[in-house]
Amino acid sequence: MNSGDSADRPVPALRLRGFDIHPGLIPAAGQAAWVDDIRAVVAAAPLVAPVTPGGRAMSVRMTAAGRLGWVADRAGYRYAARHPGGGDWPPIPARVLGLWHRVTGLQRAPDCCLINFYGAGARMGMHQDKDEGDFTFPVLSVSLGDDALFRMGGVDRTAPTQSVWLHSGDVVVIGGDARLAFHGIDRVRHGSSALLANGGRINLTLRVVAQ
DNA sequence: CAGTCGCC
DNA sequence: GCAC
Repeated sequence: MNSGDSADRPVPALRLRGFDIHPGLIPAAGQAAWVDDIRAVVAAAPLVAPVTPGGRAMSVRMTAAGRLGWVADRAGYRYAARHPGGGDWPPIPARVLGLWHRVTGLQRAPDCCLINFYGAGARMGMHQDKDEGDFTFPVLSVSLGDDALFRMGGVDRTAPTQSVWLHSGDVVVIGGDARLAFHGIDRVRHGSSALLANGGRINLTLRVVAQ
């Protein structure tokens, strides 16, 4: 794991290999604008608690922006061109796309900006991101709001894991050998950040789906 | 009924 | 590890 570049200077050409954390890449003073962007997306495409094929509702609530959104229901996990309630996903906000291009150095735009909202008690079990059609592109993750305990493992479910607290403004790149590694969120310190009036954590994940 | 973005 |  590489420690991040300073928030004050632009990220140099990213080595698209492995797992990189960029602590505080989004300055605190700029985070409210990100929240405004996300609120606009959520107004058009409401958060939903997806139901897994096993029939249980996930504790995280989700929506998406972009050409495709990730959805789950009794039928399975997949990318879909429409919100479960109907209608296209809103476009990915320009400032989000800007971060993607700056951090990844890629020309290719992401197909999906998944928006995960962690309210009190929400968690995300260990899983792999493997519904995309091309694993050569990295996944970019942006944390906003409450602190979260992120756990990263290996490509095998039984591989050893390491945990790290993510804070508002942190950006994580999961690419290369880490692209198919198991990862999850063990817990969130509800109310640890003042960014959202009622607490909670927003996680954006940007992906090329190539589907 | 195997595999799991679930839970205990 | 289980149970959906």
